[in-house]
Amino acid sequence: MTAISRIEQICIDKGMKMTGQRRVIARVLSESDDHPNVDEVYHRASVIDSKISIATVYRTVRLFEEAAILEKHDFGDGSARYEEATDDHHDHLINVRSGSVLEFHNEEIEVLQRKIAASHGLKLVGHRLELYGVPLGDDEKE
Amino acid sequence: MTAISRIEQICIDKGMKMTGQRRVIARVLSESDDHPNVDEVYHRASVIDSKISIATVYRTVRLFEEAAILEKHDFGDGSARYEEATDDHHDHLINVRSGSVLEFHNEEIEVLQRKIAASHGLKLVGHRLELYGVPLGDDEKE
DNA sequence: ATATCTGCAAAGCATTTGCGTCACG
DNA sequence: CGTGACGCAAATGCTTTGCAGATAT
Repeated sequence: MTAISRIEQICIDKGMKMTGQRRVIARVLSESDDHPNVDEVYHRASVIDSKISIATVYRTVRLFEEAAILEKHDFGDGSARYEEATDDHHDHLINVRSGSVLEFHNEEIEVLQRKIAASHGLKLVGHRLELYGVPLGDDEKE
Repeated sequence: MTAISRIEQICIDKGMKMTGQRRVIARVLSESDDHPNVDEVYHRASVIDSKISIATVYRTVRLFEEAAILEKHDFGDGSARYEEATDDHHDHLINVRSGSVLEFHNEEIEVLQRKIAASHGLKLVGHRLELYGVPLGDDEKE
């Protein structure tokens, strides 16, 4: 019997029914520090439980997202990507050469965003900020 | 024979083969000042040419996007939305109550974005910034 | 016990594509 | 005329769902 993963503990605290599959998916996501899509979560979970179904991964990931345990992102590659939700908000900087994703937080931008929304009579309830870049000096090599 | 639409003129200048369908789609998009998805473009085009196929709309919209005539956006509603590309860059502020889309430009944010990318050794080649808001004072009414 | 979850396969959606026909240049 | 565009319907890729059996509490 393995230790309880971070996400499994959150599920328990929320009183969710914990099946073997949910435990496996919770573990996989707790141990991921990238932004896997459902297929990647499915493959990582399959290593632990080879009989798990991708439909269950879809259902569980949606469940976790609705419970604010995961955040869902769309980086424009056709599939949704997930990461564990944390209290420290951040945005994403995507290296389009390598596909790697860096996280950053800039309070100045956050403030400006709220200001812009307010100037149009709106209260900001969410935002999406993604930066796409290439390694410096890499674009002239082509 | 109707006048040549703004987008049709661009197509002609670029030496693209202008079919009746492309002319219709160019006209529809030139006259739109919102952010229609393919289905909406298809319906608007059908009014002018009822025999047009949605496959042609998909192909044409992609063609225009690749020719930098259109910009493609994803506002998270499951379908791609399009608008005529202009030289003045702007981002979007979406009213989640009404679904209406406001455009804005903030140079301060643009500068900060380049700075952030640079601080991670990347040159900014693109970005996506969308703000989602509700009318001020509207959220406590619920 | 029993409401909920899982696996499977089928269905849904937005989008793309193969193919025979048609039309712009 | 010939290359490329069109319409149709089938195919695709991601995601959801109906159903019958399995499972957590």
